Amino acid sequence: MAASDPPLRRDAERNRQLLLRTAYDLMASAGLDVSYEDIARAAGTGMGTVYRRFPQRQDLLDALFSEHIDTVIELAEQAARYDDAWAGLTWFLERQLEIEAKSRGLGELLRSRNQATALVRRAHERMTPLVAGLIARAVRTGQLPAGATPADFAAAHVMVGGVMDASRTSAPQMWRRALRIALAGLRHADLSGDPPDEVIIDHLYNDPKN
Amino acid sequence: MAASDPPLRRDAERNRQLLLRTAYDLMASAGLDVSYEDIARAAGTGMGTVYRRFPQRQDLLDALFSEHIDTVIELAEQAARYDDAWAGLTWFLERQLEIEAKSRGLGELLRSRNQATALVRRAHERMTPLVAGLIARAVRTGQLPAGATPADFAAAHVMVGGVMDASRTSAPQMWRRALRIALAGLRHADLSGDPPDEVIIDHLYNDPKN
DNA sequence: CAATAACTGGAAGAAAAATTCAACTTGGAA
DNA sequence: TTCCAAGTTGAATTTTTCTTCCAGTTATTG
Repeated sequence: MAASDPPLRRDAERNRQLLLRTAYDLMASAGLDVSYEDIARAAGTGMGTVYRRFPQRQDLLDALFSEHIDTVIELAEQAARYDDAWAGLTWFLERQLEIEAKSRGLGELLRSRNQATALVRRAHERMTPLVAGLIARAVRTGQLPAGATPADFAAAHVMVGGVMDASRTSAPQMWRRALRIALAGLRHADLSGDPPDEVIIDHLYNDPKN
Repeated sequence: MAASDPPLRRDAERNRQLLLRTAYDLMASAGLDVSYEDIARAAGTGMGTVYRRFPQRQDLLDALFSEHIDTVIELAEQAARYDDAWAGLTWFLERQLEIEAKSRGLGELLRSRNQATALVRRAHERMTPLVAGLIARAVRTGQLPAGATPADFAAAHVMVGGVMDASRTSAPQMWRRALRIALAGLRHADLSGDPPDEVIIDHLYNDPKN
């Protein structure tokens, strides 16, 4: 981010990488709410080291997930170039969910209510217009029913993600079934009434919790 | 539950009712994780009173929600008597979600991963065969695709509930749209492959979290 | 091989929630 | 009316998690 900072001492940089790898692995299986103490213990360092390098949890999350989030943005851009709009939408949602399946932490970040990061918000700003374009095209070609909105697509994402979180350990493939249900639902539901506000997408991904 | 216990003193019974009402209201808007201190403060009692009456949080949850859960079981029984199996299923799911919409706490209890209570487990045991019967009938009449299982219905419940939790404050009607998507999805998705295990229903509702 | 600035570990402090308890109050039986 | 078992209170204690801090270590520079 800030190329201006002086480079880290070699041992410090080594520790930083070690901490990032350790934290990523822990969060991949246990979610974002891993304590700094757990990270330090798993990496074999002191807690002070974690705090020195990542004073705010946000700093850690940014360092951990920014490249993964860029990957998802690229997926959206790639999807937007599909000739077949519906194929682009399904491809994008499935790819994104596959990534989330590999890392519970990333899934929580991309979907879950509490951890509103600038990172994720920016990603949504980038992706929403692309998705909106695909949806508009799909509606025009009759692949999606009239009235379908980006919020419905976001809802589908949240829906499948919820099943994924709930069945991660016991039925790690169940989310694919839920995805089939959600996609078929988007195509066949009556979505003509009371279109949800654009703003709702942000809220779906990031309800202020209470 | 235990009719053997001596009845409470009048003032104690009054406090008990007050605490239950207060706790229910707090949990309806803030979810199950309300602290005993908050409950005591809102009810105007000391914390000790809450602990004396409900030594385990489970005791409180049982007292608060058992009748509501019985209501949901009755819904399932009523749905099972529908001639039109699909109509029964949609009616049941919508009623259940409407109840959850009124109380975030009850929704978390009926769906969420952590609070596995005997209460809820028993309810699922009662309801699953009824839902299974409806689904089998609906498949027979072609209202649902071959391969549809109770786990798919449970997944639909979890999916819509997830949207409800995420949009409760910002878009309190969004879950109805998600419900339309989920229901249309159940009817139109290809559910023929890899049928999920029966057991998965329990896990969907109650993943051991990690 | 100093000198020193950066780095490290983990104990100590702070904050928030859960739980206990001893002194005090009160309903209701006798 | 008296008495005491039941009930109440809220401060104190325990538990858990987060955060700070400093005495001691190590890489790097001249």
